[in-house]
Amino acid sequence: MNNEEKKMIAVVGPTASGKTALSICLAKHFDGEIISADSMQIYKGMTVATAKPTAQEMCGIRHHIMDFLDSRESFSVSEFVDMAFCAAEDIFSRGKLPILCGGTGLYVRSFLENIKFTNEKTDPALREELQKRYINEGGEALIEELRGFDPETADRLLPSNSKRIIRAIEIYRLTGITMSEFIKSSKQTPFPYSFTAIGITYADRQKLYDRINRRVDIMLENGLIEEAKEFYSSDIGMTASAAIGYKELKPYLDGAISLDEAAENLKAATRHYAKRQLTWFRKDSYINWIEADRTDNVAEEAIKIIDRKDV
RNA sequence: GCCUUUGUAGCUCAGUCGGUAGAGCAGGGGACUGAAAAUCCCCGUGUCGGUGGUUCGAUUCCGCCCGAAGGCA
Repeated sequence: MNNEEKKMIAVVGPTASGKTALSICLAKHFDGEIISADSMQIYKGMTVATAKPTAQEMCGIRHHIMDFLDSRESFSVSEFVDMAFCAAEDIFSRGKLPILCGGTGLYVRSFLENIKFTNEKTDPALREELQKRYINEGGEALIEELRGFDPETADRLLPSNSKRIIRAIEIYRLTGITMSEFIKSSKQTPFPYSFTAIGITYADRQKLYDRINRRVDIMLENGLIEEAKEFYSSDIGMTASAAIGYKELKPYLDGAISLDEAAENLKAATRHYAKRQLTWFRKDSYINWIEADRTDNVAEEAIKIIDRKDV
């Protein structure tokens, strides 16, 4: 089978939009397997908070890049892209259809646009040093330093955005090439397979927010608090520490706020996240959007779109 | 029934010694190339409870009415 003949599906959208259910439906219908594109579902133990599907919900469909990493380990896009290609090839080799499903925009786009990352990894010590300098000297100073070798990136970054400034300096120190050069060289080869992307959205944003609010309540009923206690009882890695669900519950666990307040904060954080995801995916012109609140059967609609593209 | 406090943005509240008002939260838009569920940027007109009066001019002062909270009976 040539690469051009290799076809796959992508399911994207904001949190709580119904991606998981749709991807499992599609996997059943097209004899597929799922490649999760979710920066938090990769972790073992983080089950309720990340709304991982249960074994029953998976209906025997194989899920890749999910539930495999210890929460002490950090993870990054570049590892994700490598793993996603491995998983896709593995699925093709068994004659099945890969279905990419997830809400981590950076992961989805980096994979579907076949972004090539350099071999050099990150340098935690260097980041820490730059982080200290950011605090002591301020963003302006670091941007001026960046301007010395990469004026293009320096121009587009704001002093307040410490993460981006630090990474832009780090990549140059580590590889000798600048961020802007790196971005140009990362897009040399097109994505090797053909794909159809389905995006789930809601014509009425409030409908999505209602689903989010309800889901948080359900998570709380399903043991999110116990999971959070467990989470904080051991060391936490950098990536996992950013998960929505635990950090909002932390003040409650510490006795600083009531459970109601913590639940409200958690709902708000999730809503904000969903909004950012929508901003991210709206930009990707290849997505075929389905408005879940205006569609009787989302899966049927998705299958129609996929069949049409296949002809 | 009387007294006191109070009524300003979806919510919590500032404020205007009289020249039609602004914060936080919520909400909206955007950026994004190795921590991305992260990080960062932009967006505030609302009969200032209603109605009369004083005034060149009232959300601001005064009267009355309505609502809320507390107190006294």
